[in-house]
Amino acid sequence: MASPKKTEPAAPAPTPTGSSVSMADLARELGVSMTTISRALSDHHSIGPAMKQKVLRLAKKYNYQPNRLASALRKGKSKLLGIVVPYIEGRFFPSVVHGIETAASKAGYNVIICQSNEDMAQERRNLESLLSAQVAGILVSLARTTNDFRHFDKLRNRGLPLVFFDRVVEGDAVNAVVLDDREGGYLSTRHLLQQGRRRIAHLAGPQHLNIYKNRRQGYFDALREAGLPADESLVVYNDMAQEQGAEALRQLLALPNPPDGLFAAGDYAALGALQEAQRQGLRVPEDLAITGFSNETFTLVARPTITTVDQRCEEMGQAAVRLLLEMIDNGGEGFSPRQVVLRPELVVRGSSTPGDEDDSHVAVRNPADKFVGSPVA
Amino acid sequence: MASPKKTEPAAPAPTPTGSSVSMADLARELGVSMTTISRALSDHHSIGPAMKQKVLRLAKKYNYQPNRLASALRKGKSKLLGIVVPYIEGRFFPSVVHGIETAASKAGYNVIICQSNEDMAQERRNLESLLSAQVAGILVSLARTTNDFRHFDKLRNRGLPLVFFDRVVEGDAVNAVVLDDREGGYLSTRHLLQQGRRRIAHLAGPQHLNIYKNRRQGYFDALREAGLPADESLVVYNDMAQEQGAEALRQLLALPNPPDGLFAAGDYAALGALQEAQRQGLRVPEDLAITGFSNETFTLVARPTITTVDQRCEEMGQAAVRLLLEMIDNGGEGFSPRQVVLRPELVVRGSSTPGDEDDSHVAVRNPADKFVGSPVA
DNA sequence: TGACTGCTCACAAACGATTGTGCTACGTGC
DNA sequence: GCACGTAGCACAATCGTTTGTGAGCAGTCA
Repeated sequence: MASPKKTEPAAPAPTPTGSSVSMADLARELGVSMTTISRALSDHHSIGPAMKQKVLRLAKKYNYQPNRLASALRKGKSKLLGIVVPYIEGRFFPSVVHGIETAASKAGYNVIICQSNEDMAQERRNLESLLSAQVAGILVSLARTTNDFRHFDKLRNRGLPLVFFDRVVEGDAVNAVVLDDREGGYLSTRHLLQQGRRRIAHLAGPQHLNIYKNRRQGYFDALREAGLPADESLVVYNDMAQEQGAEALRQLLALPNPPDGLFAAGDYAALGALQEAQRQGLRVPEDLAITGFSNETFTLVARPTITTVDQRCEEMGQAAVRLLLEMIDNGGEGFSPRQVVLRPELVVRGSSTPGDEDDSHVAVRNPADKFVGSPVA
Repeated sequence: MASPKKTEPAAPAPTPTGSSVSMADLARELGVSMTTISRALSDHHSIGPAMKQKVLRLAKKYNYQPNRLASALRKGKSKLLGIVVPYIEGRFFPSVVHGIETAASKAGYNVIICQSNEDMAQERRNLESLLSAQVAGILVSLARTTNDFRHFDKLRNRGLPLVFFDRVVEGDAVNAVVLDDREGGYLSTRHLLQQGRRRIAHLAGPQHLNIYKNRRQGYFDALREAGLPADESLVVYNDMAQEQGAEALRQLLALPNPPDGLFAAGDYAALGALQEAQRQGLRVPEDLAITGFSNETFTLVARPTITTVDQRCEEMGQAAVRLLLEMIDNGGEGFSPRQVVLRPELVVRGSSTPGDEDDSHVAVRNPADKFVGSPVA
């Protein structure tokens, strides 16, 4: 095999199209040890400026990319964050994930995303999978069916930073970022009161979920503040689907003294109620003012447009990442649990304010629009 | 230090609340080598059934979780897939990601998600980041501004499996999963023809994007098939935002011979056109039949509901993962590039069919509804 | 008895990066 | 001339897992 002619001295193997170059390759090329390479790249003080220059130049030349697996294995800390959400659809979770990924990326982290499908067993498996992947921290929004929290204790025993968002474990022993749902319910109801409504009904979601419980609480708070009685006959409980909103409104309209305002704890239910009201010949908002919750895209398409509460999805993601990174940087110890509460924003539209009925020109925001006009070849 | 009393023989260290247990811990406990543990866990033939049982039992007892970093480092193949999308918002990308994560999870893979923000430089950085994380394969939907594809060649040189979806590199040298946009445009236009429309206009998107070019092609194909001339004065080009849809319709209605049908290559533009038509006193669909593209959630909320084309988001994600896993399992070599083309589905609604005008009861699908009624404590 | 097969398992070298420790050479102060 | 500090670098162990090689032993067949 070996050519008799003394050409090509075994070729220093610049790996032209080969796979990735490692620190060992650089070390060989420069005739120094891997220690030097590693320390030069991480700007260690024990490496002289001249050597650092040479190493950096060579690394650039070969387009060296550190193997983060190896680094993480050695250091015991990876540059990976885990997310567990019930699902990646609709408006809320994708937006939060968007915020999370953006913030994490800025800090040099990649995110692994998992869906629990609202199933506790799957949620548990997700956590194990993330543990196995050696993530540096985990962000969780609870599955609807989760009623046992031991799998999270296990994480804490391992000292793994953990932050809940939106759907959180109750109590102040955990790190959490939530929307002030009570405030959202309060703002929404107070707005209806300010519009002169006096019989305000409420479409409430499942009360075992903190978000719906708090929205209901805000509703009652606003009524009490206005000196109005809490009338349970004006509160309908269901699962907040569109058709259930319509059904609920039929119930309410059958009352001897039907409401003139309605705060629905979700936009889908609000939409159903709106459509049912119109079917029954009621004018919205004149005869019945309606508000929803979540600022779904379609609230701008319905006629009238629907007053709703914005949940600050992206801010929630960012805040969650900030909190998680703090824990990671603090080494996990000596960090007392913290809860971040975001203020919701009431978005007033046509379904609750007669004056604003000319909503025919409102623009529905398409995520892609942010980029139109971008330079393209 | 050593206690004189012979109590506690150095304690076999069952790591009660300690961090994670490793194979070495199991090996020590059982008095065998790590080789045996490793092979027992991976069901290697060289380990006897009795030993396998013992190892598995102990692993379960200590809740052993393999360190996938170490495994991947050694094997050179991780259980990670990378996704690069322009952004995680709106309806399309989250749904595709949903499909991807579901399929990947089923195959034992976790996914790392990255956003390019429609920026080629960011897209390049995303790829390097994923390379650095040693993913086993990458799924990409191109950024709008990407006009240079060398960063993808680099991946191929490293032998890293790569699959494009939706926004793909043209040509048959790559693996790709796309919707048959031409077919979508064809079906949509043919549907309008079947409704008796003869002057059908088209709102077309940026023609440098394959998806819009193909939808336009389908439009022309249907017209030709019906023996109608291709009239460029009936085609308006813009960026497909809602307001641009309205503006485009104003142009078309100002024509000496305005259209009686309109195929918009996007739902946002279709919505804008619909609203503009109604502002101008036209009846939809009687005076002007309209169809959109993408099956956005709000197409069910608009009145009339909007006929549109469903893009099979989840199927696209699943198909992309299937293709990628095939490449990974095949070792990368001897795998000839393949393109998967998904058939779009025309969803006929009120904006194009006078008969179906009673759309006041259509239910808007809330992702969360899949889970209502789930068992809850 | 010897060769052979099959089974069960251990040894030790990887994978690629990090890091505590130690070595050399040089300069300085006295 | 000696002790000492410092700059610049190498050695080698280490993270947790995988895997080629081979050792020990029992059973089979000739």
